[in-house]
Amino acid sequence: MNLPLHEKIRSEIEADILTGVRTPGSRLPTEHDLMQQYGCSRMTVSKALSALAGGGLIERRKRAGSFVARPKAHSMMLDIPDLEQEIVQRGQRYRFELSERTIVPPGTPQAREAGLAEEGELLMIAGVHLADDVPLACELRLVSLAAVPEMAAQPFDDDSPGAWLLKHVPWTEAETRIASVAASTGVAAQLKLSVGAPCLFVERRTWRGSEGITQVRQHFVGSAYSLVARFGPAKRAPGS
Amino acid sequence: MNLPLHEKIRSEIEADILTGVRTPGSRLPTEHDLMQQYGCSRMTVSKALSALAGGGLIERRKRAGSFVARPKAHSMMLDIPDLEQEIVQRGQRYRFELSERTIVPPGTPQAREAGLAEEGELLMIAGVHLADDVPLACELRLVSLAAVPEMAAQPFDDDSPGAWLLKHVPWTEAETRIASVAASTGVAAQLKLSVGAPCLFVERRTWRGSEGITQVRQHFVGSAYSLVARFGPAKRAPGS
DNA sequence: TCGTCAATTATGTCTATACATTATCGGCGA
DNA sequence: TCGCCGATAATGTATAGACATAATTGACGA
Repeated sequence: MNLPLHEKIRSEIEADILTGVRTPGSRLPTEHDLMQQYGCSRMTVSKALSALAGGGLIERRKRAGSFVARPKAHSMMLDIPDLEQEIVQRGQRYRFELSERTIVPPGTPQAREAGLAEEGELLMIAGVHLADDVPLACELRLVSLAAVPEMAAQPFDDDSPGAWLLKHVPWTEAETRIASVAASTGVAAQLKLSVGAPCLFVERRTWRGSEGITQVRQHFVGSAYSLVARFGPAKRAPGS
Repeated sequence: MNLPLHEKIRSEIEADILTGVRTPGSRLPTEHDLMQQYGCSRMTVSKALSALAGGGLIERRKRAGSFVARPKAHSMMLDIPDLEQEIVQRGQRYRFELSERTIVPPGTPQAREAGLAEEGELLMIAGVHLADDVPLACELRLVSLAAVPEMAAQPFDDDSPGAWLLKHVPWTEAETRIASVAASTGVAAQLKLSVGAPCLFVERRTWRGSEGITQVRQHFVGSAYSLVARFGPAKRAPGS
């Protein structure tokens, strides 16, 4: 491994922390010490320490020094894949079946609840995602036409509105709620399940700045779908 | 806002990307151009671009230049709350009720399935998390005693093993799978639900380096619990 | 026409230096 | 004893220059 020096310094200190050689709260050598230890300039050491600080492994305080961070309240990265991609990757055929497409006038309770634009019209789209013609998930989506006027012209007979939005509309904030619910009669009918069957329920809202773009509620067939979240060195095969 | 220059450059370019001024795949100005544009040295520009690359927003290629990255799958930050904290924060009383505590010898199918140490013994802990004495979730946990020998001495009559592990054992990698399942007879009994009721199922494994530490399977009462994932500067009050 | 190779160009790493910023420490005075 | 305050020691930011590295481009030759 021919790592650049700052990477080498970073990884050595990281290893010390992860293996417990350096314990949370303890102080690291100063940049000046490390610079002598590795025989390099302060900038190089600083780069290594900054990277560690960026990763949350250490905390740097002026005048005081650098300290191993205490284990934080942790969060993980949740991949939100495009359903079409995911299904195709499984070797199945993807299809989106549009079941409803309406314009919702502003001011209705439905529009208000979605937390989207108070003023403009909303486009409501309902449909089912099918893998080899078997329902995998159904969704009910509201899109602010004020934020995405082009949306009104899209047909979505076959293409999913989620994929289209992902490609064409940039967003800056999103929030996803994940729960487990029993299939209602409506959902059960769409997913060809029995009423009361467990469904993974995902509700997502996205914004650009403070402007709401879309809200979507999806019910996944519980037995056929799961989400995965990760923390740490991404996409590493277990055991390498 | 008195940001340092490299932060200012970073955030301006970031804004351009998020608002769609710079579209995925398009090329950014070269470091040399930006250096003239901002009237600073190349190191400063480079630092800003490196930060963006680290965040996955742009991709840098030697000789070719820097490009706005195409997002393959959106990832969001999933908060993994400590159940005790969460329940107390709701204004309820937290209790962990231990229902089983066994040493699992190495080599059993159970141990193998968990993907933990092949060699050492495992500690198996089962119990229920209660909020005001109402079951919220049940869990079945396996801990590698080779990785965490101190665990054997802990009682866990009242304290949850998850909270203890979080505080005392550092980890470097974790994977969480989230699904919706129907309550089995065993789970239903523990959670005081009817068989078949929807449960949010969470399975998490953690490692330190390549050494497996623990695996836990939790079933949450579907009607009482949900997870939230976020992207962006949010922390938005629902309805603001 | 097509493949090869070298020149070019943009990023990657590193140094030595300078000055800014800020929390801590220790001393001085009330 | 206590509080204020300046000296100090650490990190934070930035510069200008040097050389390394790698991929694209284009020119040259078969």
